[in-house]
Amino acid sequence: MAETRWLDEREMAAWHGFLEATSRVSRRLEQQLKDDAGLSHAQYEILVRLGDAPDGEVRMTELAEGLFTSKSGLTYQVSQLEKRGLVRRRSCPTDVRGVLAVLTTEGRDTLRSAAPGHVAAVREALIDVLRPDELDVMAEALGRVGARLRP
Amino acid sequence: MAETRWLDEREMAAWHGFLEATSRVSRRLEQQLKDDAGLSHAQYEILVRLGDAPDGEVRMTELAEGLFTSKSGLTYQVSQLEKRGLVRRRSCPTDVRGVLAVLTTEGRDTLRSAAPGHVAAVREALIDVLRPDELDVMAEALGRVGARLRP
DNA sequence: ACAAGACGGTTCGAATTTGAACAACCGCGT
DNA sequence: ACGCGGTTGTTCAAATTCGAACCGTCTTGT
Repeated sequence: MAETRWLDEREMAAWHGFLEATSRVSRRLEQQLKDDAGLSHAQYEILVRLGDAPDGEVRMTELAEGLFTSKSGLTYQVSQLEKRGLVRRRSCPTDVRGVLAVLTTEGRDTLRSAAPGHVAAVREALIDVLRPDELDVMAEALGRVGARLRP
Repeated sequence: MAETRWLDEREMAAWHGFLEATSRVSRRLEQQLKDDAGLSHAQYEILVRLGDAPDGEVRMTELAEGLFTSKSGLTYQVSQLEKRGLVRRRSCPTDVRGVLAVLTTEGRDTLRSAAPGHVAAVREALIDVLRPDELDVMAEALGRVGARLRP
């Protein structure tokens, strides 16, 4: 096996920066959403996807893919949201196996009221910290990184 | 309250890229370490910190800070590592309350054998996917992001 | 039409994470 | 010397996460 190519100083800085940034940003947003809207980030993202979809309904599997979470994790979170009345389950008309998660009126209201605070937090933690040129590099480069690891 | 400044397309791309990249990279490395070395990423990072420290020992609190994890989370992971004999606990000489986590010989061996594979995975998932100029931007920008959220 | 395999979603158990509560201890200021 | 706020690390319960196993259903090849 080939000699290990260790990380040089710049690479190490990027890697460590990535680790710290992801950890802190994630924790920060998690907390903001929990405090302001009583939602986990995962739950908020589910609501967003449903809110963007026609009729506010999306297949479970499709949701799981977009959310970078496991199927069972999604089942759990949707159940939580269902308990709170923010989401409803409906069986899929074209596939008996399928299940559609549907945004309820209350869910849409919750989303609407949570969104501004969340966007503000995202800006404060990440977006507004970056210069425009950095923003572009980030979108390009991280987009590539994520895409390469897609299943 | 001011009008919400929503994210424009570029900002959204950066934010989404960030979310997907962090999620996929994290999952990928978690899996690689678990498969190849039987360690979680958190555990691996603990070993690394201890390996870099003089005498291979570090105070619990200091470890927790560097690891972006909660105190209780660290207690748990160190206990796990202790069960496997990779780490030992030693009470701090200068502070009765304090506890030092100490890397055992076996821990050091495990770290040594896990490191090459992990570095390779980090390269494959992130570092080698970035051009040199992107790498620099990433280090700079994400470093700033992380630092701003430091307690 | 039919068998084989892929798919969709849930359930289960195990592992992990978090914050709050706790008990013991440090050290500064008086 | 003393008291009091701040630290240190652990424990606890609750929430979350994951993967593997599972069952019913779709779909593809023949």
